[in-house]
Amino acid sequence: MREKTERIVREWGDACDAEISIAVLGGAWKPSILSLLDEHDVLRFGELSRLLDEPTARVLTRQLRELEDDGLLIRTVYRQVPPKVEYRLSDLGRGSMPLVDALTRWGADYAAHQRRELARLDAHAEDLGAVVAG
Amino acid sequence: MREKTERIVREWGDACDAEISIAVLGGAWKPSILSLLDEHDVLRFGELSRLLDEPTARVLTRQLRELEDDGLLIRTVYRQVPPKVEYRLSDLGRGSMPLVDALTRWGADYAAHQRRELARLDAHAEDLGAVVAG
DNA sequence: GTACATAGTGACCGAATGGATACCATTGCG
DNA sequence: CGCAATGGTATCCATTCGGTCACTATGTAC
Repeated sequence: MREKTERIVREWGDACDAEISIAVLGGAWKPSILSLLDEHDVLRFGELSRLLDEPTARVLTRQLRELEDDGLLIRTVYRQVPPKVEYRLSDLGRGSMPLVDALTRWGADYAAHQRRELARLDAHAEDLGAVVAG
Repeated sequence: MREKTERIVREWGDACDAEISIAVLGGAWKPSILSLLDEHDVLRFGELSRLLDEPTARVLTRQLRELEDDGLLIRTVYRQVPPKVEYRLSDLGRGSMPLVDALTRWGADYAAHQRRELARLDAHAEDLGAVVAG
């Protein structure tokens, strides 16, 4: 278990349960990684990297390690050359998918709502510009 | 709209919707603030501060401003002395409550699961200690 | 005139985080 | 021999974030 989560589990008795979820799921690429593994069952490091937008190996490695340390995915190393490493969801990881999907849906709805709002404000700004120009 | 969210809405066309949710809901105290406002309908700055674990005013102010800029809550200033400022959820904020509740439930389940796991490991470590001591 | 209550703001700090760049180990293949 | 393929690591950097401490504005009450 990575240090952060161990701290969470050992020290936070009760409060802020939502922030636990965010601490576990809230890293760069993490929701995408979980969704891809849910969809493809098992993926190698390079496959994951290509399916995401090619984050640097350093970053992808760190996210995968954290998800592994937090118990959401399982890493299998085949001792062969060239190396082969497979990633798949654990039960805990599969159990997080409804929440990941909920995050995705609300985020999409929120972005759509804000885009509409932004368009409205931009249109209004143009009106003002027209008035000023006229 | 605060800069971060404006960037999200203007630049991220499509990907990473889950990370949008996390960008909006993922600050310190934010889920708690939303839950409290959902429960109490309207709260003053000092009331919120006392219901939370008294974060410094600086921190609480920043979280509230971000939530306001992101459209989740409404801030009403009464021009009187001493000052009175009220916070309540917007429609967007109320719409986030199912997600906040889902985050809370999964986080609680996750923490419980990991606590059990930790206890199991600690017990095992004690067994090992006994063996070594014996 | 001075203390109090409320709702903040400004300057600053240390830790964590995403990311860029360079480098590495192994072994089969030509 | 030398190169490619895979799955990384080491080092460093800029930014962000939560948090601390000091400070403020102002009308009322004593």
